[in-house]
Amino acid sequence: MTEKPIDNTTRLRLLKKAEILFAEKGFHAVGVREITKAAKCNLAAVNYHFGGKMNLYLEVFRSRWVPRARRIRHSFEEALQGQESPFIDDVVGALAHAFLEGPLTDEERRCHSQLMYRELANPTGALDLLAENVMQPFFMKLRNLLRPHLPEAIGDDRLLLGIISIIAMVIHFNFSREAVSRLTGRTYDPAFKARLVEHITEFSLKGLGGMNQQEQQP
Amino acid sequence: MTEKPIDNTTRLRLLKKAEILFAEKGFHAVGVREITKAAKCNLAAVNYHFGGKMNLYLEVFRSRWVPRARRIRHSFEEALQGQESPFIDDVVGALAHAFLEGPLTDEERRCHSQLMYRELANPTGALDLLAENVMQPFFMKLRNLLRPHLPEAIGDDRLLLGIISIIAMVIHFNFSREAVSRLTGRTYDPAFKARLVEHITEFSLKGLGGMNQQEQQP
DNA sequence: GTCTATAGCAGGATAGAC
DNA sequence: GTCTATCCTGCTATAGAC
Repeated sequence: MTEKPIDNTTRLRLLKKAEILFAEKGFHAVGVREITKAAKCNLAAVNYHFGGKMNLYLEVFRSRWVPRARRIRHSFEEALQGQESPFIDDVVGALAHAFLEGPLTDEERRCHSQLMYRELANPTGALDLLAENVMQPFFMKLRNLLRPHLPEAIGDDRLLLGIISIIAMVIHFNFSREAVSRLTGRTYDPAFKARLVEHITEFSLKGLGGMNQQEQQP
Repeated sequence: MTEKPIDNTTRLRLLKKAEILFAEKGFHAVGVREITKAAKCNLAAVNYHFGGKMNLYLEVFRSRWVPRARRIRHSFEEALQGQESPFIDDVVGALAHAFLEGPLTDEERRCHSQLMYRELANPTGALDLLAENVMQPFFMKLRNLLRPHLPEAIGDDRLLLGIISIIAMVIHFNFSREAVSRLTGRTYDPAFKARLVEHITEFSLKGLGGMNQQEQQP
């Protein structure tokens, strides 16, 4: 599966270019010829290094997507560092920031959410990997962070729907950039992204509980 | 473009089956052979009736997707019938209902949102059609309905982001059913869909303004 | 490890009989 | 309008030289 960590060689170039192309066009719309040409290597390299196009695709998720998801999660957790039981708005703000501004370059971010959404749309086996190792734990983490600050009247199921809704917004604003730009007339420059983070934070905060966080401290 | 309205023939069968397959697998992942086989007609029929696979795809949007979008919109507007200036919660409730329960069968609904989201992800030319003729007008309609009930402090841009967020939720809960089921442990039965409508309505209502609509009537 | 060359097959499109 | 047969181009995968 994973070879030596130090190789800036064909294998790595292939993974890099393949990821971009898969994200842009989807698995079926990209050909091996296209990938190898972009990676400036030979057609046969995909089969030599990965044993086929599908395995290359899966390896993109394993060796590039998952680590990037970890970086996002770390960014999220660092923003809350030191606070054992952060306020709701801190949690939601950190979440929106991590996904929309966060540690990734804009290109990486786009790539990341496109790949994920394509996989959600068209599960090919990589979804199991993502759901179990990345999404599920993250959702549980969020639930545990938010739970103590919400009224008990809000059941766990309701909270979970709230969290899914927040993620839905984050994904949508990242993924459907073209449509969002078309509707708002704005491009994804830093100012607009900051605006989006602000919006998502505010909207979700109100949506979740509708009350000010300070009022609920015991 | 559009032929006689009465033909339950090859042409119509092709459109029906093609839509389902395109929705399930995406444009590139479906072959013409697969479509014609499903429609129980000959391979050459696609080229004869539509002049190619891509034109068939576009015609699916023109003759099936757009009319269905109209039905959703009518369902939304009927739910508000008679009220010249409905309350926010009525608007949001009608919206969530129209998309998640609404006039479509569950199969149609799935098909509909899958097609849309695939097109958002991978614009092929059909997006222009959708954005200009369906989405843009609908968003404007929503904005006009919601505006009079919100404080003036909420600018048009903020309102627009709110509307996009609501749509994002609706789409997500329709589109990523597999992931949602996995996380919540629930299937999309009528009870769960009703629960989702309730959730989206509540979450959006709070998210939009955070205040009870009755308080803002002049 | 990387290349060239090619096998083997599936894709969309088309010509022409009926 | 619908069929069969076929073209041609694209694909993935592999064999074997270097």
